[in-house]
Order: sequence, then C-alpha cells, then structure tokens
Amino acid sequence: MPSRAIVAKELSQVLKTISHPDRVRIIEELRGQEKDVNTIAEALELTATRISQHLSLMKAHRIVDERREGRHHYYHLVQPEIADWIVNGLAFVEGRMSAVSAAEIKSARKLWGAVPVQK
Amino acid sequence: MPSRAIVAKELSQVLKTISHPDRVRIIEELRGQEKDVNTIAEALELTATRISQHLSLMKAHRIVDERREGRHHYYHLVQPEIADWIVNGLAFVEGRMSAVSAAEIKSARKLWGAVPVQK
DNA sequence: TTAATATATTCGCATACTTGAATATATTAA
DNA sequence: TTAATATATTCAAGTATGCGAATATATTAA
Repeated sequence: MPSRAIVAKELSQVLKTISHPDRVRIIEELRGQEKDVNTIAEALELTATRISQHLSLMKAHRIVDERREGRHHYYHLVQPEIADWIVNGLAFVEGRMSAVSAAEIKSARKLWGAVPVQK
Repeated sequence: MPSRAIVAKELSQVLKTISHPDRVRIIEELRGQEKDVNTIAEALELTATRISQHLSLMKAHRIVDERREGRHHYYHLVQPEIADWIVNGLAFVEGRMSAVSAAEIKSARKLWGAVPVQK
C-alpha cells in the first residue's frame, strides 16, 4: 500500500474516533486540563457510564490517557493540540448553519477558546 | 440544546463524513483543483463506482460540489481550506505510527503540500 | 438510431457503532 | 467487614455504514 494511502487510513481512523458529538465535547472539556469521569459527565449532562465508554474508546485509540488517583480516574489528551485543531475545524461549521446558529458557533468558539491553553 | 452541543453535533457530522480512508484521499486529490470521477478513480486506483458513491455522500453533506460538463462530472471542495486543515491533522498522525511510517507521513505531507493552493 | 462512455442509483449482505441496563471491580469510609 | 462511591465491562437490540454487483441514466460518437 502506498504511503499516502497508509497515512490517509491512519488519519481517517483518528477522525472516526473523534467524530461523535459527545466525543468532540469531551475533547473540548479536556482542553488544557485533565478531568475525571464524573466531572465530565456533569458538565455535559450525560451519564457517567456513557462518558466512561467514550473515554475507553478514545483511550484505546490513544486520543486520551488516564491517570488514576484513588477512586478517581483522570483523563487528559495525549496530544493537547488536537483540541486546538478541532477549534479550527469550527471554521468549516460556520458556513454550514443558519445565521442564528452561526452566532452560537461564535459564542461556542469563544467559550472553548477561553479555556487556558495547556503547556 | 445548548449552543456548544449543537455546534459539536454539526462538527462531528463533518468529521464523520470525511473520516473514511478513501474520502480523506479524495479531499486531498481535490486540493486546489477540480477533478472528474474517472480521474480521481485512476489516481487512487479505485473503481469509479466507489468514487462516485463517496462523492455523492460528500456532496449531500456539502463537503464537495459538482459541475457538469458534457459527460464529465467535475467535483471541487466547497471549502477549499478543509484540505489544508486535514494536512494539519497529519501532525497528530505522526506520533502515532512507527518510525518507518513516520517517514512516510513526511513524504505524504510533502506530496500533498506540494499541490498548488486554491485561491 | 445504436453503441460506447461516464457516472449514478439501487440492492442486499456483512460488519460496525451506539446505548442503556445489568453486572463487576476498585477504593475509601464507617 | 460492610456500605458507598467511582468507574468499567458486558450484553443485546437497534441503527448505520461499506461495498460489490447489477441496473439505470445522460451524453457523445458512429
């Protein structure tokens, strides 16, 4: 298989792993800081089980990694820049939604962008 | 639904649409220029039917658009910058593969990056 | 008109993903 | 030890995706 095809396959695998509404949001939650399962679940108003499932999948694909401390499992992005990359991807979303939603995108971007950047 | 969730959903939809090895490659083929189905099929060594199916899906999701001229259907990226964004995404792939493959990523990036940028 | 070319659409099956519910495990508190 | 907390894993059913083969449509050439 030619190298371009190999790389495309790997990249598409990464894209596939993050292309779920919950997972996009989880990645943004982890922008610049680690968080435990419950904290994420509360922030996104989803069950801890579901968050755990998503994190388990993303860990298997090395998008996130885990640090255990007592009964808390803290997750962080293996490559913190991926969150910035996703924020850049919002640019493509802007032109795709209604004017009303476009305003929401800007506010979402502001919110996400406002989180302290990870070293 | 809060705005962040809406935006995340839309973005994940875009990601999902492009997260297929063939489709990543098609987008890169369309970087900076329109091409017809057969041209793409030959370049990627895939059947025209398959390329047509991918393009049809991406068109439905407004990733690409079509211009018909005679019996040729030329496709182009609705948002040409998406190709650049994908090239940036290669950065995340580099750390994920073996050293040998990492070299291939660089060459792939060089190849893709060498294509003239669309205005 | 007929044939050839270029592409699209439909079909069907195999595979994969999503998700809540139930169950299991690890850690700390009583 | 026992109970409570935090998270993980398994299961099963519903849904979606991928893909080749067959068929259909549009355009141009003969």
